[in-house]
Amino acid sequence: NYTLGDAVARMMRMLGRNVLHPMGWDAFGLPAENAAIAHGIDPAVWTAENILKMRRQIRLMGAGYDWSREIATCEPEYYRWNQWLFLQLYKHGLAYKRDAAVNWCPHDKTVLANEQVIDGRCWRCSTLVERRFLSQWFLRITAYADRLLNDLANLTGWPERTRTMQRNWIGRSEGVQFAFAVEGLDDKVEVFTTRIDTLFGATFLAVAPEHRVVARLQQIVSREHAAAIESFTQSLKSKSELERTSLMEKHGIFTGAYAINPLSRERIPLWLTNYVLAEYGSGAVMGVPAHDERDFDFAKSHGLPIVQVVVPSEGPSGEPLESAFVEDGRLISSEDFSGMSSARAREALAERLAFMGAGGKSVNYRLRDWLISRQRYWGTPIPILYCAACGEAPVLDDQLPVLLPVRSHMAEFLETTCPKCGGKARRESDTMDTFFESSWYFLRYLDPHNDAAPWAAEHARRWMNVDQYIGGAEHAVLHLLYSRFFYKFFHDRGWIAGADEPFENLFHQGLVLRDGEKMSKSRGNVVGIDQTAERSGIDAMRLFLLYVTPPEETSNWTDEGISGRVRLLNRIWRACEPYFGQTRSATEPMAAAESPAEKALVRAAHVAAKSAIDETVSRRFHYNATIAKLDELVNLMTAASSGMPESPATRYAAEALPILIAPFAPHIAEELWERFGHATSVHLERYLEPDQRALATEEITLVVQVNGKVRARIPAPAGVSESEALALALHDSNVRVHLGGKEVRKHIYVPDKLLNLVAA
RNA sequence: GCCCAGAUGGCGGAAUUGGUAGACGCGCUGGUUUCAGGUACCAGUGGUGGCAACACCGUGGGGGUUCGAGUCCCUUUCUGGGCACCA
Repeated sequence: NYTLGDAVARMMRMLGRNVLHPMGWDAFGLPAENAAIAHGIDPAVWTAENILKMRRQIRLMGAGYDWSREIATCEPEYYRWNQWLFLQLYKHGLAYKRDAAVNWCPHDKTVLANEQVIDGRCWRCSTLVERRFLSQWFLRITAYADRLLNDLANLTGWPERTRTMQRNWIGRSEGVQFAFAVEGLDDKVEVFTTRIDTLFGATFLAVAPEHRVVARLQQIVSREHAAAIESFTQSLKSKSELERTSLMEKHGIFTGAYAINPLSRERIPLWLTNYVLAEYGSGAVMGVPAHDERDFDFAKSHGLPIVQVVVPSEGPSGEPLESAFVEDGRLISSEDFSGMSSARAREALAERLAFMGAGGKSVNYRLRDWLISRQRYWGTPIPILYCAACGEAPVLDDQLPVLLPVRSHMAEFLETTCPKCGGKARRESDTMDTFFESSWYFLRYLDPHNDAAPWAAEHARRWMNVDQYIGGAEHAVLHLLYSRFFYKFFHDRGWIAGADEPFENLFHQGLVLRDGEKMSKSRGNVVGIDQTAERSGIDAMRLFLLYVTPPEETSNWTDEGISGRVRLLNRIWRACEPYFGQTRSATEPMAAAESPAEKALVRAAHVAAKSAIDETVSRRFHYNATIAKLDELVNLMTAASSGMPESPATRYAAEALPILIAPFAPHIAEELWERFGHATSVHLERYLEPDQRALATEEITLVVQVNGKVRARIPAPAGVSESEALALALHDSNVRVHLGGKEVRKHIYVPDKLLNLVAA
């Protein structure tokens, strides 16, 4: 995973840029905790051991990280600032605790993030997830919904699909919020709709079983209806949102109560259903079967009336609907709004409702506040305490960090005193979602040892934002959204200057598979770093990973593939060997080459250099193409060693090789460089600058087409004129055969490339 | 169902703005070196026909634009990824 990033960092540095390339450990979390439990070890010990192992292997891979900036999120030096940032969010009203319906795994006994629920089941133990009402900590990411959405337009360095995924995730929709009165109750039910133009087609009102009106209905309906409401609510109580919606048919019950349409004054039945989400909008919808597919399905299966109030602007109407007509059109049966277009009716109805004081325009998001508390041990303690007298209180800044206790001392940990009254208080026992730590770690790299602040503003001013971010696409709406939220908050505090987006350019890497499957211990198809280092060498591995596939594609590890790169490295070594110990000052490329073969050799070196640079500055990173150019160069050098005597050209090409390969195969590059007799590191050199004269060719192949088909390839001097090219073509025997004596009506000439003769 | 990305030899993949399709590598075939194997090196390797020169076909299928299409347009099939009752 880190090979591409390292190649990019090394290329950038050899192009003269000042590169900060750090590494750290996102070390808290459920998987580490469970693995530690399974091994009967303290998670802190388990994690420390694994960091040691992984650090050794990553160093073995030759990644050029600045290890002086290494961080681990499970260390107090880091999570202290995690707690401090939580308190900053708390003080600005962006962290709050509330009762909410959450995903609960009854087996693991913790809440789960939405992303940890797969098809309604716990991602680890496959237990069916339940819905529970618990008091949990949330971050108010929805306060930034509009900015998170609008600023996506400026993220031109991000893949379009990632921006689209974030747009869909945030899911802004504009509509109207208004209320239905409930007959016999001094209470109203608010609904949100994007299709207020269909208001007169509402034939029922549907609410989620959790809606607060449900309890009050029990007082006004018959005993039978009250019992039905109770049993329906009970049957759905523990069912997760996903279970209710995706895994169940639409169903519902009539409550026995009626709601009043605020405009038509029509009386419509109030239903409880499983398909209305408690957590979106107001937890209630107006049911318009004629113009909404879901309402149509529900009305059909429950015998509710279907009233069409929008008809296509042109074409026939009046036919009974076979499915919901969801497009815009022209209103009918809608009192004085009849005849209006949907668009105009939406404006007019919003105004009318606002005038009546019954509602108005509103915006809703599918984005929900981020649930960050976890009933888990291995995480950052949430720095809050609860006093019987004073209530909820933040831990004072000078009391940070709240250290994670060893597990046997949990009881002592929880007991504390209130900072206000000095009385007994209890600590919050939940820890934070690990996505909290990972939402700002890139800033800590700038100033990893600062014990007065998470980072000093001057460092952020100097380095931010992240110029190139490389990671998997699986974080499109998680880490990459959370980080944007945090960064905007920091920016608003004045802790960061410049852009309020953390990642300027984003690149998603493809997976590396083996035998068509993801490498994993359980599948037993993992390729060991140590074993690979031993057998093939790290440089061959790095070259292979960059070479198999363009970096954004899924690639397949093969043992044959890596041996091809071992062969390349051996050939590079042999091509350089004759010149060991003969350092000279840099040679001017054109002076080195005389014969066409020598010029081709020098040219190949510059073609490779141009490819490496182009792939880097364009941020396409298709180094597979660059390495193919290196193959071509080495092929020429191998041919030269048998046919061409040692010459300034072969020497020039050999001496260019360590620099050309340095970002991709750093170890052998350094070794060759030293053997040439250099006293300093090749990694401190500038990359080979492509020379226009070295790239130019003196002879070209003129492709001659007759009526668009290639009929001859004629060698010609570069810059051959159109008339000369025409003369050459007309002298070619195969061209004459295909012209068959016919007149050349016209011709198309592409200089130094192609001549197409069009014959009658 | 909706949205996005893709489809090129036996395999992974190349191919500025439409201008030599298959670079480079893997694999395979033959050869040189070797007692032998391996390594290394040389030659060949999209299909069909031909001794060859060369011809025809060929970038998932069908249609179109163009002197010329892997590349642009329409349509269709398949594959991968994402979202799936958000009112």
